Amino acid sequence: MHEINAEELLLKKGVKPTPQRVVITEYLLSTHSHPTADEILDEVKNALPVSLSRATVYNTLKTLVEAGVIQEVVTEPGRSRYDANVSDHHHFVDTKTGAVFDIPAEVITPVKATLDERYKIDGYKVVFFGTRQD
Amino acid sequence: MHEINAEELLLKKGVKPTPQRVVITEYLLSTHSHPTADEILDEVKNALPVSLSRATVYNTLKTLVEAGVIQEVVTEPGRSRYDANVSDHHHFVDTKTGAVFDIPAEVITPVKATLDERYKIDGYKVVFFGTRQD
DNA sequence: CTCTGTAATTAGACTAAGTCTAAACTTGTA
DNA sequence: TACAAGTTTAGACTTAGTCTAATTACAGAG
Ligand SMILES: [Mn+2]
Ligand SMILES: [Mn+2]
Ligand SMILES: [Zn+2]
Ligand SMILES: [Zn+2]
Repeated sequence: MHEINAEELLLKKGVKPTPQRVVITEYLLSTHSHPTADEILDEVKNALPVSLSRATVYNTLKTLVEAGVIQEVVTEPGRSRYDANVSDHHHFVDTKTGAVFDIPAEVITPVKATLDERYKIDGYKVVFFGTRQD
Repeated sequence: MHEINAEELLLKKGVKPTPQRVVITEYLLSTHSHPTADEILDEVKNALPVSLSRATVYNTLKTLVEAGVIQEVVTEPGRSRYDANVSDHHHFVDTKTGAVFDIPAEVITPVKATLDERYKIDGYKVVFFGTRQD
């Protein structure tokens, strides 16, 4: 097993690996918490030597989403969350704590919709709601 | 077939049918467009004799959601949509136009997830993305 | 090695969605 | 008619996100 390297990943996806982009990507690769932009800003700014502005966090998240390095996840009104897991998967929201967990596509039954021919489905997202122990 | 009456519906759900609540409910019952709070405000304020403030729109939407008269629908970052269809259903987002369509629960295969026993699923929502003709 | 153009970062102004507050209005009941 | 409780209101406020204009970083050319 080899570590995922943020810088290599950015290069592979055609994104110039600036220090700010690298630390944001490293942070997202290191967590499964689906953090918001504000959480990313707090975490990366306080923990790392590089300077980081709010505008750069938003610019970087947009750049990373467009390059396919991360994905935006919307589970609740008001703010987006970000996820370095770009494999085909869905989400589980613990309605007590707000925590968001990954649900691999393989562990759910594929969703088939019988819609009239006007609809052309490109994809779908499933969000589960419930509670999780621990 | 008998018309759905907003005032009766509110009474049945235990919500005092004030003029503002009635017109907002009538508007939501009359459309399938899944409008945002701002769209509701514009539409109801311009088309109806009753006065209506922004705070009342938000207050009323919260009241109606809590009473089960309507549901909040989150399909995109940034704003919520509201839906007088409270039957068990899912949504289809036309990624070209942004329009949101209802998908009855019966026309999709039920989603079964095989998760470890820590997860207790209370429900799920499916959002389809694609395009729709017309 | 320096020059120079382009891309990236920045602070902070700005916007848009939503919340809150305190005062005024409405309504059901006594 | 008087009151209390509930509702509506304008507008201040908050928060997430965008935009702008200035600065900084840096790769390639000379
Ligand atoms: Mn913060
Ligand atoms: Mn408007
Ligand atoms: Zn995820
Ligand atoms: Zn709907």
